[in-house]
Amino acid sequence: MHKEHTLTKNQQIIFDLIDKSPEPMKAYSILFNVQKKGIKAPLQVYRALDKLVEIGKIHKIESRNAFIACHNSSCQVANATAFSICEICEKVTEISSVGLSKYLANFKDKDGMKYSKYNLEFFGLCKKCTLK
Amino acid sequence: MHKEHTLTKNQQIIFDLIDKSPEPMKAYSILFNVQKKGIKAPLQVYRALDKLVEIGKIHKIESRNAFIACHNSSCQVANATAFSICEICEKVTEISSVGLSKYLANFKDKDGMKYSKYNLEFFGLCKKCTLK
DNA sequence: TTTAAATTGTTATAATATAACATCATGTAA
DNA sequence: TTACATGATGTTATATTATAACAATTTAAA
Ligand SMILES: [Zn+2]
Ligand SMILES: [Zn+2]
Ligand SMILES: [Zn+2]
Ligand SMILES: [Zn+2]
Repeated sequence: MHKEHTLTKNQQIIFDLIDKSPEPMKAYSILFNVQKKGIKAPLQVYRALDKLVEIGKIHKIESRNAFIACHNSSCQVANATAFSICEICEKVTEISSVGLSKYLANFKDKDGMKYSKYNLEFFGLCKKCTLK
Repeated sequence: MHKEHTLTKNQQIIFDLIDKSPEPMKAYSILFNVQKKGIKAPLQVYRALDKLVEIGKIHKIESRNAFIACHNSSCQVANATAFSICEICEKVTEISSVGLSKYLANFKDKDGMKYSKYNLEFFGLCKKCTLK
């Protein structure tokens, strides 16, 4: 479960926008959409994004340079994330699988190294795009 | 195993550079390093990088916007990649684990969707940095 | 209340990546 | 061999993503 953080004004504006969006949002698209609320510069957006990622309210989809709200109580403060990405329509879904997160949290490499954090992105076709 | 491709001149120059590098290389650092060999523009670099990624000779480390040569015969043409990344020294290692790749290749989400491709990035401290 | 830490606002700039178009090389089919 | 398709190259310009630097303000502890 996420620790509760009181979001600041900018953070709240930007989180609300991302949270309402059905698809991941890019930083400059966010900027465009919040300019009427007084957020005028890229840095204001990036600072809010950094914080929101840090506290686990949103995640960055690295392969797309885009941000999505977290709807998964099991990804502890952004330390363990998994997504499926449709290569046609670009729909992104956060994967919530106890089996997967357990497997990855316990994964040790050859040297016995254990990792504190991971990000996994699966690519394929979503249901809708498979039928086409 | 990788299908053999005959690399073109630019592709070969850029692959050789990345292959020799002990750490992932960024596009503009590559550009700087190959300018004396006649590759002068970003596009020439990005085109070679795209092709090398496509045929599986190199991989992109998405969280770092950097490129590393593949030394793992089991990642079929860039479709299934896993890396460990040290958050202090930024050392990146390609993970070669039959167990992990089998697990991920067979992973199905809630909807029974199977994925054709994935990229996994683990973060933590490498051996050297753990001892410090 | 004082003081440190976090957040904000602002301008400028750095770093990463692609568009558009002309040319050249290579292989394949008529 | 010629004609054609395909892929690779060269080049200029531009789009997209992200951070540096610094001043001012707000917030929350000590
Ligand atoms: Zn999440
Ligand atoms: Zn789709
Ligand atoms: Zn590989
Ligand atoms: Zn390290």
